[in-house]
Amino acid sequence: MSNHFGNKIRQLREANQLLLRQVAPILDMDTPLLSKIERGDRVLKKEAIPALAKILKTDEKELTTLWLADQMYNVIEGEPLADNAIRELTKNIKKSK
Amino acid sequence: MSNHFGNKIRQLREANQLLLRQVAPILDMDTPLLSKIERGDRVLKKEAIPALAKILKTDEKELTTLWLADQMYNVIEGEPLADNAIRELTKNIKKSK
DNA sequence: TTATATTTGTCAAAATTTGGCAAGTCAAAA
DNA sequence: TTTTGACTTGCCAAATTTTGACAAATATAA
Repeated sequence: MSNHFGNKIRQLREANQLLLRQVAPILDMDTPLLSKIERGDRVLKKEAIPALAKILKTDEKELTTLWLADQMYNVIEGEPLADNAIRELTKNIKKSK
Repeated sequence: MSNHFGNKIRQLREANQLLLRQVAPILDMDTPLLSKIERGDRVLKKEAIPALAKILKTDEKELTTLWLADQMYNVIEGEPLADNAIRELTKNIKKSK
């Protein structure tokens, strides 16, 4: 599991001196769930990113980027052809623009 | 929707002069399902790729690469931050090696 | 110990995915 | 114009996965 997103939001939460129990309710969830999200065994609902960015006083775009990268990583995790797949994806993305 | 995988296998199937109804049973599915897979509204089970590559006389690795790229594409489809996410992913992948 | 913070296990409910069937379209042959 | 064959679409129920909560466990510090 990758979890750059979870690591980042934990780091930010601590930097802001916030407790799980303070942040969780704002995201409409209980403390254990947020803990799992930070540790990477649950996925934060994408729609919750803006609210989270605000609480953590950070850039929503950065969090979204990390979130997306983690989701893509889940697809290729452990795949010998991961690199090829990323190259292929890059190729396709460029074409679609 | 991306569907490079589906396009590819359709192209290969036609090049091999095979009908949906000939290929589907080998993959243990019915004709409509394979049709949907080729058109990209269903996902082929990853485990079926080797058998499919064999039928279509093509490289399993290439099909797998396309399949993975499509799955990643699903994650970032329509995302303004798609490019950033890919860069982030690339960065992370490199680190993990 | 007690108190507070975080983590883990487990479960049921919700949501998504899956696969098949029946019926539909379409084009070419009869 | 009917029939045939290939493919497609819509829809459903079953299977699988994801989700969120709660209770209990662990950890850390006072």
